[in-house]
Amino acid sequence: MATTLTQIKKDFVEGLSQISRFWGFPKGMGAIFAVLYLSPTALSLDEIVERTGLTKGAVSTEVRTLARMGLVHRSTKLGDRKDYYTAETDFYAAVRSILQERQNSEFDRAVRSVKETLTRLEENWVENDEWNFVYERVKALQEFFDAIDSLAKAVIRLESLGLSNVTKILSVLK
Amino acid sequence: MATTLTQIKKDFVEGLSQISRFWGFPKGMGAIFAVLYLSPTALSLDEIVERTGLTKGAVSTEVRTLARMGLVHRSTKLGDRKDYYTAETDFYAAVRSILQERQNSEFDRAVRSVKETLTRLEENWVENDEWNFVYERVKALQEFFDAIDSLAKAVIRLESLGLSNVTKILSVLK
DNA sequence: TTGTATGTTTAGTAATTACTAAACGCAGTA
DNA sequence: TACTGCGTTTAGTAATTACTAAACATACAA
Repeated sequence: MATTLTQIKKDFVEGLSQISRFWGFPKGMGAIFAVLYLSPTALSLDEIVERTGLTKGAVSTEVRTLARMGLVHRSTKLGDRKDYYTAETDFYAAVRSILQERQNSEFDRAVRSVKETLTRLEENWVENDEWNFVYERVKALQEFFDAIDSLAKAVIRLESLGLSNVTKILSVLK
Repeated sequence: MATTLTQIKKDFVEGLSQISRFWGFPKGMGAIFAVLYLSPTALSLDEIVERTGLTKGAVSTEVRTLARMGLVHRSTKLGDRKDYYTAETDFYAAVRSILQERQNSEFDRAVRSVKETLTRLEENWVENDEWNFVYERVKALQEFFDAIDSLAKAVIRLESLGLSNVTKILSVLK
């Protein structure tokens, strides 16, 4: 049996679902993105429902978080009450957008908690080996997070994290 | 009530548990790493059990995956049948190690699936707009993954992804 | 106003994942 | 040989997360 384009597309959607899960996102999200990514036209919520097999509720919420991450875009057509969605095709832009998203919310909060440990340590200073040890370790971790943070911020600032920039990085790392 | 060092340490463990979850790892893993990270001496499995409140089984398996990731190291003392664990303190080394870990297993498999879609498309070539469209899109995604892949590989190759390298990257991105 | 086409929220279920408790295996010791 | 001290595995449970089905809200149309 010849492999049809429809079949190939279905497998691709399946593949992206896996990748999605790997990055810690629900697999439905990957499926939604894949369906949009392979569609030459913008799709309505119900069309996404139809093509993914998910329910309207699920698609509604997940497409929203995809939009927040900058991986899909919502648009409307005049004289049509439906919302339409398209996939972002500039992945470098998407990466920046995701980093930005993470920058706020959870990640920052977590990183701040380390920084806070550090200041609490300073406020409760005692002259003994254990204190010194703990302090040095926490400080080292905090500095590491700071480095990550600067990197992320630098990437976010780039107008275009294109292939050229990636090659630049690669050459520097040689 | 004065904040005791013990309390601060406890909160730190809590914080790393959160961070662990954020990166998609079980929170117990973060706790185990944190406990080891704050200990000046290597800890036995039972000591970890005691300090994290997890059970032996959980610690046994999670400490193993931590070791596979290069975030902790297992050692033994002569004339002592226990295993002892210490935290890796060179986080850049740990990043490399984690990347390497991911390189194999899941991630690579997922990325390969995109590449496979591409070759299947080529094998089932048809001259029409839909085919062309799908092909271009899949190809673009595959190229993006390749870029990520080269980056990861470059990082892995570095003998030391120290602060100096991070600053180098930052300067290039300016 | 009521009806219809849309997206959202909610309450509950299914599936997955993290963890526990306890059995097990194995190496060394008596 | 049996016993002890350790790590591992396993079978089951708790907690979390992804998802469904259906009620709901809103805007527009008749």
